[in-house]
Amino acid sequence: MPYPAEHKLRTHARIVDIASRLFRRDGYAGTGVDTLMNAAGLTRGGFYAHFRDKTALLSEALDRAFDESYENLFAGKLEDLVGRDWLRAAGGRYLAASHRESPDQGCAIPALGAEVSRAPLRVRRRFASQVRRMLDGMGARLGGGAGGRREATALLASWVGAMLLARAVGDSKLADEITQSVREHWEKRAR
Amino acid sequence: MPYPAEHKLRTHARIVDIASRLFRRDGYAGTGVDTLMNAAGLTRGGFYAHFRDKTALLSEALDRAFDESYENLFAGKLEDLVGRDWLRAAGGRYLAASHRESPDQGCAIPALGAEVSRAPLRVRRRFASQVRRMLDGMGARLGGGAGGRREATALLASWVGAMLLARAVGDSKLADEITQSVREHWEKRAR
DNA sequence: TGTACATCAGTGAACGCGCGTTCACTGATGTAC
DNA sequence: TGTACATCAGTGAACGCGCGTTCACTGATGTAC
Repeated sequence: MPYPAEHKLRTHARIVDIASRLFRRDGYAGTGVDTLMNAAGLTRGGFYAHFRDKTALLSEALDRAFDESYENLFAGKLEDLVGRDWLRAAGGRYLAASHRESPDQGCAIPALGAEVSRAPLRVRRRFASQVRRMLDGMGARLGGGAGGRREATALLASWVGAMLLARAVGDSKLADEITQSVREHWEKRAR
Repeated sequence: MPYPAEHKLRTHARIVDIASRLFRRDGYAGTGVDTLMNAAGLTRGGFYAHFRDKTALLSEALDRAFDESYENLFAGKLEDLVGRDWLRAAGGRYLAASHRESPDQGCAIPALGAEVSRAPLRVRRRFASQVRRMLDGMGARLGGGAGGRREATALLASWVGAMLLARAVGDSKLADEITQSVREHWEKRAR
């Protein structure tokens, strides 16, 4: 057998990793297969040995981005926090100026949500299952049950909307006002 | 003078109107100048007698969409409502399934926010001033002052995020859960 | 240890197509006489 | 009322370019002997 099986897997993962970043930064439509493969140190033709088509890569790149978000909101220092403590810490990360300024390393939802809504059903379903996983995780930290889940949903929506707005306005003063208002809104909530 | 001045203005408005709908439905990158002009009953070449370039049309199409949103959230039956009454009525409209299913007639922020964040500064500035106008209007309905403004910002963020998520998941049950959770979240808030 | 070989990851030319933009022009219009 | 005219909104061919995808191929690899 030529090449260890691991070799192709590593190349595949490298393409997904690069795509995940470029899609978030420049949009799915804004990132060509050519650009993508060159950034991965390969040439355009090799793409189809790894993916059926460009939308298949979109699915994998989204998964990759959600894994990062999950890590960011639940792992490390946030591992053992719950309730208000977790909400404050996770919200601080999500609504940070650094997140606003680095969409390529950030949440896939504000960066790619609109393009996903216009993508094939297969992509949207996979996206939905990642959203469910995120809401499950957040709901558990917020006390679990229907109440926790509901609060998690409202929380995620306000984070996502704040980030989308903050990035679009292209005015860091207004952007700060937006993220700050959302932070304070949740800060005030009893729990 | 050939043609009354009004004639060109009407054509211009028709292009902006069509663009405003197609951009929201198919995305800015997903809508070609050719498609656009044909939809307006014209041919591609005429475009540049009306707009410097495609991004100039984006700015005007966004303005058009924001005018519709403004109308929808503040005029007609909502004209005289304030506080909780306005919040409930306006939220009901924004978070409606009909809004989710008709992005082409809906809010520009979830539909085009991510593309705006990658657009030239000129577009982002114009978008920002529309967001400010919207927040001013909402803040006034919510009691005015810094508190009203802050609440308006959190409210708009959660609406926008809910709509973005609901459209992207491609699963109407989950989409309903999302919009419903956000509605209930604000329903519970004292004011 | 050295050589012949089969595998297959990746190459790069080519495909048809649509993109945004330019420009010499056409032809419908209201006006002047 | 009828005709000649200037204006300019809109036409459509052409520009170079990048898109996603296909495919005959090349050449690096680990294996067999």
